[in-house]
Amino acid sequence: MADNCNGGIETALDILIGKWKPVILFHIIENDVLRFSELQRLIPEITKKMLTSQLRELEYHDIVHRKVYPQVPPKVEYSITEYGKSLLPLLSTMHKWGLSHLQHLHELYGENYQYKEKNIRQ
Amino acid sequence: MADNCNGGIETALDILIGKWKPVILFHIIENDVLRFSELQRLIPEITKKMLTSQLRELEYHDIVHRKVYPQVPPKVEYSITEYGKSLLPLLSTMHKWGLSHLQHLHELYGENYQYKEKNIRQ
DNA sequence: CTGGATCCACTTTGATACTG
DNA sequence: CAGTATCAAAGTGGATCCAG
Repeated sequence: MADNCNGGIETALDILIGKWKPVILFHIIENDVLRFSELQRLIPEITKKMLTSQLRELEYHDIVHRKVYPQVPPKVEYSITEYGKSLLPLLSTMHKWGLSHLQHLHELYGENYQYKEKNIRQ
Repeated sequence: MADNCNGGIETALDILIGKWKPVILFHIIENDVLRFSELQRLIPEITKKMLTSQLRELEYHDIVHRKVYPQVPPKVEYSITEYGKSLLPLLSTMHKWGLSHLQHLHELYGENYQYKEKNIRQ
């Protein structure tokens, strides 16, 4: 019972973890539907490999829909599934909390807080 | 502007990412205050190293408070900070969504969905 | 155009032993 | 008791090339 309590959180994390998932989701949400190449253009730093794998995971979780047009050259469109929209409030909550937390970190540490510092000495 | 939109989510993720952070938080929340050794007992699989580093990160983000009793043998107590409590609604939302998502995955894939499978073939 | 496959660098986690 | 230090293993992301 106590253990299950975490399962929930980790399941949710699972979907957002991965260097590019939030960014990808953000763009798809913004544009309703995007082609593979359009996502590449919007996120220039991402490699095809990562874009593919992250999209596959989102698709597996039924968050993103992948529509393939059987034509040459290939055309594939990605969009948020109906079910995937149930994730939006959570994303929004995380987004708001995250931004206010950035503010909090700024108040605590000033300009030079270690955004990604793992080895913190006291 | 569009980029900032992600900053928020990634900041929030940052705090929960790490193999043990959700479990640790869960136990501290449940018990109000826990000693280092008590956390070890509650999460037997975790190593001291990981427990230490994850607690340090949570402390750096002002989510967890570390109270040291200057005595021998040492005694250290961990608890959620006042500010850290602002994270609880988010945790709760994630927890609920995550559990219902597990249900959804079960409906989609039956007993044998690949909880952590990264390489999905269609 | 939309990927898949391979190889490599970097990061995160784990095992174990030691310390104030 | 509450950690550190060190080394090894595993996981993750990136570069590059290939394919239908």
